[in-house]
Amino acid sequence: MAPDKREIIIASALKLFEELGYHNTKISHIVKEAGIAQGTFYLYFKSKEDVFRIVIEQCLEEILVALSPEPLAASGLSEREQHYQVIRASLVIYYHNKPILRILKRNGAASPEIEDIATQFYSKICSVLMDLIRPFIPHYSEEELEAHVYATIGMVEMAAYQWFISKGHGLEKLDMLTQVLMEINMECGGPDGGDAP
Amino acid sequence: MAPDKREIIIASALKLFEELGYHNTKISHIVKEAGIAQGTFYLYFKSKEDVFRIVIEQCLEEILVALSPEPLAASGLSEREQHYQVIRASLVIYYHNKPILRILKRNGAASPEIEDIATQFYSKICSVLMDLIRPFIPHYSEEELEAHVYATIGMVEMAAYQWFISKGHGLEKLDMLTQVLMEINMECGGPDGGDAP
Amino acid sequence: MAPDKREIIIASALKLFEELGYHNTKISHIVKEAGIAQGTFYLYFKSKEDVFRIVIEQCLEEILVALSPEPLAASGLSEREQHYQVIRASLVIYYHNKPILRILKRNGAASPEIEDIATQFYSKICSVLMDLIRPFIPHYSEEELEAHVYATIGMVEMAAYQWFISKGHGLEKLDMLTQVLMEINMECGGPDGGDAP
Amino acid sequence: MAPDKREIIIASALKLFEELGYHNTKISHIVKEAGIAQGTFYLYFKSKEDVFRIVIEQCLEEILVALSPEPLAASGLSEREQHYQVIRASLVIYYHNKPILRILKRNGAASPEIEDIATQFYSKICSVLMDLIRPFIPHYSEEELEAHVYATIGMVEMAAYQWFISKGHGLEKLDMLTQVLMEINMECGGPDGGDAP
DNA sequence: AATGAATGAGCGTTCATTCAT
DNA sequence: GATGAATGAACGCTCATTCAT
Repeated sequence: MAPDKREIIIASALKLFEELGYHNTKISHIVKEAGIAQGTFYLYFKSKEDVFRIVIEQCLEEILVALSPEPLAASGLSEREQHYQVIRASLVIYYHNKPILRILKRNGAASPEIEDIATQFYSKICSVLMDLIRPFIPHYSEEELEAHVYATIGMVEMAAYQWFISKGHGLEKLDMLTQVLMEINMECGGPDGGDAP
Repeated sequence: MAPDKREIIIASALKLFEELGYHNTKISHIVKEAGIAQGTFYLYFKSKEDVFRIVIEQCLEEILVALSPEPLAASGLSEREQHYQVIRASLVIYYHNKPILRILKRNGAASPEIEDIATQFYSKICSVLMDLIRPFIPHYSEEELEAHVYATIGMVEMAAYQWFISKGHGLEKLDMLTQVLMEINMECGGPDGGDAP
Repeated sequence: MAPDKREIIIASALKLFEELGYHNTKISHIVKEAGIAQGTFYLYFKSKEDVFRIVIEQCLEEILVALSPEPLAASGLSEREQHYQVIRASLVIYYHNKPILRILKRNGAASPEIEDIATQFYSKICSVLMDLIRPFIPHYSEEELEAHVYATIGMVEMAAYQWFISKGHGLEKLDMLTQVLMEINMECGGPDGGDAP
Repeated sequence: MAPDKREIIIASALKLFEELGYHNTKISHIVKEAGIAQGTFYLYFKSKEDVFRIVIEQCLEEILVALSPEPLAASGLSEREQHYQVIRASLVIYYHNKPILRILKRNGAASPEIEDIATQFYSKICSVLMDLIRPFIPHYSEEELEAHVYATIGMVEMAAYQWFISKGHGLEKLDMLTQVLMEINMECGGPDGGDAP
């Protein structure tokens, strides 16, 4: 069964936004890639920004779905093992959603509306992760917890970008990469509650 | 001595790229901000992309300069304290270079050339940090070390963006933030060599 | 019997042309108003201009019909009373054909073809009125008579537009309005054959 | 001395709006007529509607200026002679502003903004004429006076359009035409206060 | 060096019209 | 007859870049 035109356009747009960025992707490129006429695009989307928003939202939704129902807390694993699983799973998610990684890099905030979408996405993902992690570090204030989560997201995101995209690796050494991320900051002596000097 | 016109243009462009992003910043905005005529711009830069590249390079250079001569390795501090200092210093650097943080977020890769610059920048900064960190984790392969460093950069960058820009904080709680970053992954038991399950 | 589709389209088009003008009325509006599919329109009309022409012609035809069989000449009324009746009847006709007034105002000459239709209409209406009025002013040349008639049409049309459309009045003060139109130029001394100075 | 570019554009636009109407006049026509590049147009005008508004306003202003300082009331002429002069002068004004007559016919209300301009124009011109005519017919209510004035405007406008544009006449028979307009309604017996039957 | 008016290629978008079903 | 998805030419407008002064 042929995918419907709307899906074809979304796929074409995704590919081009990823490859060229929002501003360098012209409607003429998208319709050529999709094999349709210029006007046909506007039967399915209000504007260029409209497809972009929809493409982004769809990608982010996939990430949220992949991340959300993580039944780790009830899995009987040790805290450390749970943490390991969260990071590993996140890397796999980014691997399977490489386009969104590229798009986030290529289009920081192509337009104010787009910036809102990204902000909301991070906000949601942060909230999910805060709930997941809170039990592990009950002594953190909400503010500290949020900072912690954002920093973790940044860590995983950058590592995934570097590993899967810049270096072009696959999932072969996934456990090694996860292990490295687990050991961030740990090489220097472990949780001795080291105070700021 | 009055700053010469070239510097004025760079400053104007930096301000506007930060505020509006590359594609929303028009030459007409830059020259108005700089108080010069439209044509004058082209006496100093060969194109819009040219000035963007130069602005980016200048910002990244400042970060490299601020980061490079960190004589931490020879400071007699404990490993942990050195690590703390590196992270803290990096946060301060980002605080003082908020524009570059914003620009990196707003203009992922405005054009292929720009993407190269960012790649090269991360490459350099990574190399500097690898040298700094290598002694602490001599058992890491170069590949692992590189992944480690990129992940750390991602962590600090995201934390800085969230803290200084999204939340608009200043340096008041810098030590708290540094402490949070230090404890990433540590809350769950420390370096017990935990293998992947 | 339900009106056939052609009539429905004409009615929809009339309504929209009146409301929005020719250029702001899109085929998509007309078919939505008519409750038919886009393609169906072209089974009944060969183009947008075609339907406009037909709408206009139909309106003008109604006016001609309403005006033509005015059996005033044979009614035994005084000349003055006949004149009064002609003007009054014309105002009533315009009142009942407000759409055409609006369309004439909104679409002076949407296209060259349309302009011809309007010209022909005025030509016909002029000819009808010339026959009606000629007996009253037998000393007029044909050229003078034509000028007289056109001027009268302009007078009635503008008064009707102003009164019924801009001001939104109904027929309540119809006699007052007719009276005012009757007295145009009369306030200053009547038919003394006043020569040009 | 060459007229400046803005004036050239206005002249070109006036000519084309008159000839083709607002919607059929494309920016590409205007710039070709003016002998400038497409982009140059936008140095002088914000948009197509902007030039149209300015062209219209300029024409209407000329008419108002020509009409306003009519020092008839103080001229020592008889009422009838004054009336004659007002009509004659109006015809001459329309003769010298034929373009506006054509544009008014061709672009009833090309857009809502344009409609406002026309409405305001008629409102102003009406007000000027009401002041001029009020002394002649002191027994009229303001409402009657306004209707009277609008009807007169319609009469003169239509006559001018027919005579100068459709028929292409010049001013040769101006006095004859004025005379005809003066006698509208008069042929039938004069101001005998004839009531509606 | 400095200007700023002028350029024109190229964009996103619209919409009257067509045609396979 | 009826449909409505598809078309693509054409539009108004933008803006990086040029060049005569």
